[in-house]
Amino acid sequence: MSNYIDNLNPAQKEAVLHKEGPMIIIAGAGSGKTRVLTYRIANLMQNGVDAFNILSLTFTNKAAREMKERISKVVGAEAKNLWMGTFHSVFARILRSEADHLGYPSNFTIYDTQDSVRLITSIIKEMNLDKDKYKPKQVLGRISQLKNSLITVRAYFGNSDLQEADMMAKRPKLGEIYHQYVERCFKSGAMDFDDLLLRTNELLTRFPQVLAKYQDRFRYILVDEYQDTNHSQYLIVRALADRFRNICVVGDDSQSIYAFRGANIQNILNFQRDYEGVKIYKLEQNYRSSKNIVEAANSVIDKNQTKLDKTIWTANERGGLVKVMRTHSESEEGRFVAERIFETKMNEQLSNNDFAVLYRTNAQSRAIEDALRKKNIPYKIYGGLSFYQRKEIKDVLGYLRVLINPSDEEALKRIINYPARGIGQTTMDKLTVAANHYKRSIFDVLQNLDKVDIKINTGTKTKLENFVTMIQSFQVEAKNKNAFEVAEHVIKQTRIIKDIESDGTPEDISRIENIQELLNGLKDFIDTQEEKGEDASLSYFLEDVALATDLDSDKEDDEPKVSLLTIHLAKGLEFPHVFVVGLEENLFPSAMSMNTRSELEEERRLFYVALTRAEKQAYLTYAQSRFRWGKLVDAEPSRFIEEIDEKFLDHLAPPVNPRANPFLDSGLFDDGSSSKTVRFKKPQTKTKPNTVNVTPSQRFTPPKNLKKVSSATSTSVGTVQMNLEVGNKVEHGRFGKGIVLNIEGSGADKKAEIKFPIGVKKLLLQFAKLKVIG
DNA sequence: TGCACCGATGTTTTT
DNA sequence: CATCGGTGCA
Repeated sequence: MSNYIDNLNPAQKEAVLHKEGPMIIIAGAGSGKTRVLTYRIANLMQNGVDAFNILSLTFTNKAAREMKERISKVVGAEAKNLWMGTFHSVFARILRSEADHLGYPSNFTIYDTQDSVRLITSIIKEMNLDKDKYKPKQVLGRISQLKNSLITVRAYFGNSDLQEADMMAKRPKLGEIYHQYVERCFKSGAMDFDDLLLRTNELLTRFPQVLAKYQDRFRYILVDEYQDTNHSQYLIVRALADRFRNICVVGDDSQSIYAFRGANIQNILNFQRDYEGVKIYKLEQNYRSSKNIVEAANSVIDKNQTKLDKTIWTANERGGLVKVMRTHSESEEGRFVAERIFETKMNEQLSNNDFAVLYRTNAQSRAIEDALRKKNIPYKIYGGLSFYQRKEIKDVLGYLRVLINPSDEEALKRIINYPARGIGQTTMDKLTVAANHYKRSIFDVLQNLDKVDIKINTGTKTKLENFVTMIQSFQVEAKNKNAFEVAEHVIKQTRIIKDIESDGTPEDISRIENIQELLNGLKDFIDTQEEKGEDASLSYFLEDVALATDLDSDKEDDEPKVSLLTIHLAKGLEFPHVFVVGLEENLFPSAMSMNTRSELEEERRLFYVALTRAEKQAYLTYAQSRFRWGKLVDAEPSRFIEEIDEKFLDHLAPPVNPRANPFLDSGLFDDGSSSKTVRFKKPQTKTKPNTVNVTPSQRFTPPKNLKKVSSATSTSVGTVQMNLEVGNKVEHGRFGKGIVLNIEGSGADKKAEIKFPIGVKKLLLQFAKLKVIG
C-alpha cells in the first residue's frame, strides 16, 4: 500500500520516513522536495496522524492546493482536513476566529499595499509633513520592516537606537506616523499584510490559552521555502512547534530571494542551532535539468560566500549548452525569443507551455509581449498589475468591503464619490477631521450626522444620507442573498457599469469585461466552496482576493501558452525551455542591489533560481541598449554571464540586421567571442553621457486594455453574441468550449446558461467574451 | 464640486 | 513612458 516509497531515492526516503522531532530538509533545486513533502504528509496520515493535527505552510495557495490533491490521491478524502496554505491565509483564518481577543471585528478587512500607501499618504498630509522627505512608499517599507521584526509602536518609542536611525534619515516623525497608521488601521477594522503575522504573534504571546489550543492542534508542522521566512513568521512557527517539536522545515539557502521583504536567510542557516537534536536531510540529486544546466548553475552559485554545504548533481543527460544571445535592442531581443520559440516548437513538436520567459522586472514584459503577439504566439503574463488591483475591480470590491465592514476607511474613501455623487474633497476632509476627533470611523460619523458638530450644508448632507441608506440597503440584501447575487445587485444599483460605458472608449469595454470576470470568479468561488462544504460568504471571498497570488489564479483549462513572469514568481516552477532575458548590468543585477555583498549575493541566487527553472534548454539574452524611462540607454552584459564557467556556454552569433539603427551598430560584426573579452565595468555611476535619444520608431504599441489581459489570442467582443440561440456552440476565453442550454432576460440583462467542460455557467451576454463556433 | 490639463515622479523583486 | 496628484477654470 505504500509502494510510493519505493520510488524515492535513499535521501528522500529517509526524509519521508523521519518520525518525531525537529528536522530540516535542505532541498536543492529540482530535487523533488514537493514529492518528499507530499509523501511525508501522506505517510504521517497512514501512520495514524489525524489530518486535523497537521499544519503545512506553503509559499503560494496554488502550491497548497496541488499538494492537497496529490496527498488525497494517496490517502483519499481525508486530505481535505489538512491545514494547508500560505502563512498569510492560514493565520488570517485563525485571526478571524480569535479576533475578539485582539479587539478586532471578525470581519476585519485586509489592506493591500495600495490601501496601506493611500492611508499613509493621507496621514502624512494630515500631519502637514513634507511629502518629499516622507515618501509614502518608503515610510510603509520602514513600518513593514518594524512590524516584521515585531517592533510595536510602543517598542519603537522605547528604543532610542531606532528613533535615532530615523532622525538620521531625516524622518523624525516616523514613530508618530507609525502610531497613527496602526491606530487608523485598527479603527478601520483593517489589517495589512504584516499585521496578519504580527497580530498572530500578539495573539499567541498575550493569550497562553490560545497558544495552547493551537499548539495542541498543530502537532505536526511543515514549512516549505523556509529560507524565505521572516522573523515574524519564524516566531510563529517556533511558538506553535514548541510543545510537540514535530517541526519539519524545507528549503534551499541558495534560493533565498526575498530578503527585500524581510526574509531572513539566517532562519535556515541557524535552524540547527534553534532546535536541539535536529536531524538534517539533504536532497542533492536534481531530477529536473540537464547536466549542463545543473553544472552551469553550480558554477555561478559557487561565487557566493554565504551558503550551506551541499553539492547538487544530476544523472540526467548532458543536454545542450546554455545559449547566450546578444541583441542590439530590447525589441530585437523579443524578436529573438519569439523566433526561437516558434522554431523550436515546430522542430521538436512542442507546445507553447513548454516555454517560459523570465525577467528581473515586470516592465520588461512589454517588449517580449510585442514580439510574441506579432508572431501570434499565445502567452500569459503573471504579475504586474494583478487583476484585483485594477481600478474598476477595486471599485467594485470597495463597495463589497464597505458593506461587510463599514469601518473600512480606504474602501469607503474610494467609493463614497464613485460614481460621482457630489461628495468632494472638502466634505471628506471635514468628515475625516470629525472621525479622528471622536475616535470613531467615518461611517460612524456618517450615521450620526445630526449628533456631530460638523459644518456641512444641507445639500451635501442629503447626499451623504442617501449614500448611507444605500450601503445599509446593501447590507440588508447581503443577509438574504449569496455573495454573487449581492455583488450583482451592488453593481446594478451603483450604476458603475453605466458610468464606465458613458465614456465609450474601447478600453471601457475591457473594463466592463473585467467586472463581468469578477462576477464569474465570484460565482466560481461559491461553487467550489460549496462543493468542498466550506464557507462561501462574501467576506471569505474578499479574504481570498486580498491574499491571492498571481499564480493562484492560473487557469488550467486555457489553451497552452508561453509563460511570461518575473524570476521571483518563477520560483518553484519548471519549464523545458527557459529564456532569461535582460541579462545586463544595472538591470540584472539590479542597480539598486549592487551596493553590498549580501545584496549582490541575493541577486546571484536569483540568477541561480532563473537558470535552474530550465529542464532541457536555457537561453540567456541581453541587449546592448534598452529603453528605460522612455530613453534609450546603453547596456553592458551582466556579470552573471561571465560568472558561468565558459565550457557550459554557447555564444550565438548576433543576427545581421540591415534595418538596425546605425547609431547602434558599433560592434555588430564582432567575431562572436567578444562577449568573452568584454570588460565589465564596476556599478555604473549614473552614466548618462552615452545616452542616445532615439524615437521608438518601429515600436508597436498595443491597445492599452490588452496590456495585462492574459491572452494574445483573446477573442474580440462582437455583437454577434447577442443573437445567441439555444444549442449554439460557443467558445469562452476562460471556460473553453461550451453549448448554450438556455437564454433568459433581454437587452442588457440577457443571460445565457452555457455548459462548459468545467460546469454550467450563467453569463451576461453583454460582457461575456464569447465566440460562436457552431 | 468637477473636469481638463500639466508637470513631477518613478521600476527592482511580493504576501 | 505612464501614472498620479495638483492647479486652475467652469
